[in-house]
Amino acid sequence: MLDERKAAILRAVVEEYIDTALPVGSSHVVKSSGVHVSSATVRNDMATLEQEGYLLQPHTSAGRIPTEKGYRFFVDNLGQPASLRGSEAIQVRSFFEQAHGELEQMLQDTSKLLGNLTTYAGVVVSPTPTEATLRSVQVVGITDASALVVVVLSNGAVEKHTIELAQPLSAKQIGAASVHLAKHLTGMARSDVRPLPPSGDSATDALCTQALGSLGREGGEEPDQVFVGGTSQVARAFDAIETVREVLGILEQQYVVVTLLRDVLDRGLQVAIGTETGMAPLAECALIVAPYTVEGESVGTIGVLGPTRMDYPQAMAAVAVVSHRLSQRLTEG
Amino acid sequence: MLDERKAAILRAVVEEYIDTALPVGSSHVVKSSGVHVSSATVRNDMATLEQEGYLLQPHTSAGRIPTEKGYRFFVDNLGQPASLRGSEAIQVRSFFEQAHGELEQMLQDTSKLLGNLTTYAGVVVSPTPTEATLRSVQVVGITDASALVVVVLSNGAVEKHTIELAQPLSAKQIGAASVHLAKHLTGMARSDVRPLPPSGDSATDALCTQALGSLGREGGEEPDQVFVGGTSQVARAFDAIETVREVLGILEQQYVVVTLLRDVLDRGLQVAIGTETGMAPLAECALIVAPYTVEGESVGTIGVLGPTRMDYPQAMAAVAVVSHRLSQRLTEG
DNA sequence: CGCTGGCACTCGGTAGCATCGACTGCCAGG
DNA sequence: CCTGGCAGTCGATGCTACCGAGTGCCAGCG
Repeated sequence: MLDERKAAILRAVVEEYIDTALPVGSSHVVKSSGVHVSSATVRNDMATLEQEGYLLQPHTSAGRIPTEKGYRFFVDNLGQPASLRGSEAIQVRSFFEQAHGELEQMLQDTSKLLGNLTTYAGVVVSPTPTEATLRSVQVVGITDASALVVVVLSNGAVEKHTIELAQPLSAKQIGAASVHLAKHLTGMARSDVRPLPPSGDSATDALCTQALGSLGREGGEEPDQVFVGGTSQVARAFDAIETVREVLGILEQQYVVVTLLRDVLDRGLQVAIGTETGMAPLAECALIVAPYTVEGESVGTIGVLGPTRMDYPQAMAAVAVVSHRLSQRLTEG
Repeated sequence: MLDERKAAILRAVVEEYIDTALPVGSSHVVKSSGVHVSSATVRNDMATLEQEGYLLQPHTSAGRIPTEKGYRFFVDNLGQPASLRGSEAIQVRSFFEQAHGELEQMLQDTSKLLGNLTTYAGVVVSPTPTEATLRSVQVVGITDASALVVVVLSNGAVEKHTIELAQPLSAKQIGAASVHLAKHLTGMARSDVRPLPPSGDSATDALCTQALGSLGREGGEEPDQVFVGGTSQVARAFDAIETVREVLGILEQQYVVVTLLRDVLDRGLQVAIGTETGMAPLAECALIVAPYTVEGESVGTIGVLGPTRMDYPQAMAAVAVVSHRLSQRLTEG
């Protein structure tokens, strides 16, 4: 553990480095840290901090910059929780007041909101389909060879699944299947869905089986959607263009992003710094995550991806507020 | 108009510059253009080409680079239509063979495909709701205070609209409205929708009116969705980080992108180069667009956004092929 | 008349070099 | 244990000289 003065020095270095992206020298620390000792003393402490792995020198005769361990200590012990600046709080409030319509559109916009609030990239992973009950099941013929199974869930989500018809069916036959399905499925949870009792008509039964199949299959396998907002911020946050490319490359891979966020959350982290993300190309990035909930149950994740020298307190505040508001919004419908 | 040799020189400059991003000198042209004259002659011609606005010199004693006008001439008169490289053709084919499921997911993936094929950013604007007829209309209660109008169109699209209920309604009442709506609307085009004849029950009628309202309103006002793929390519394509930021910033604004593509297409252009895009921040970009169709009718747009020094023939081929395949895929369902 | 070889000239980019200054580490003394 | 002082390091900055790719122009040739 660090004694008080070293902690104060570390904090000063981290804060100043976050601010300026320039290595921080002992004299700057004296000016800004509130520790009233000479720069020589600070130098000694900084040397110790370096030995212990909290700081490093890009080269002799330069100031110090924080290491991952340094950021980690800062986040865990030194970052005084920030709250949003007024204008940002307003931005959040008005966003959720006028948020409307399609869930997906809203999540997309939420990712942009996160991007705007933090000047880093905002990420939103769509809710995993909750164990909602089926409110309505319907089959609608589209062409001779295809039909659509439309399912409405109690949480307001609408699913559609295309199924191929082996042979053309009359409107009446499709209607019969639709009714049959609705009768037996309405009100059930998806996981409780069982094969239907025979209806007496073989074409109807075949169609019902197909519909059930699509329901069970897609419900499980459908990948979570990911929305990324503020990609241009990434270009702003890093100045090495190579890094920008890599980070953007990662953000394009939906599956990777989902895994990443989930993984971090599963490890019980709120913040993953550099290699803690588990992804080599993100060595210079930090990730802040938070789950959001519907009726108290965690259903999805939001996050912010920025440089390791991101403004942690501010970004953490933004993520916390947005996840909270989003949960509220989704819960109350 | 340019005489044959000047055209050949211009082509050589454009092609080489696209390849290397370096100003092209007269001796390079001699080596690569196939015109068998001395470099001095080429120099004279290049001076002329510069006077006429096809080329420019970044500074005295440097080679020439194409101007917008130069690119334009190249695209209109010199670019021999390319076809995709074998591996790319395969990529496209296998993509559309295994394309499945949700329209939106597919369009998203299509934008990525375009990005991969061209190494620039791929853009897809979702189909404007075609004048499909209504296949099914259904009202499903979600909570006491809200219900969902689910509409299936003949093209397989599913729309949902949330409506707020003034007061709780029984399942029976909602069912009645649902049936009433279905009876009168099924088979109609959206634009033909008229107020319904009274059903005899005032609650039912109120609900129907609301449902109709949501249908008409959202159908018109819903903004087109935009999918952008390959943003990391943007970071690859430009080396000025400032440009990267600007371009990414533009690509984030869905509305701007839709307008941009539509605008270019409306002007009858296939390619918009630099200021032809009409957007100042895209001065260093070129945009290739193509509509895609469903049953012969143009319903949406795809495009590729890259640097002005993009490989036009190749990118145009990619856009053409993808738009063609996409149209096919959407038409056959 | 158009093309060419030759030539003087331009100017961005690179390498070498001295300087500057922001740092550090260390030490001797309070 | 802290501090002022001091020598030393090393990137950044600015200067100069030089190189070379590339130009424009011109006189001469077919």
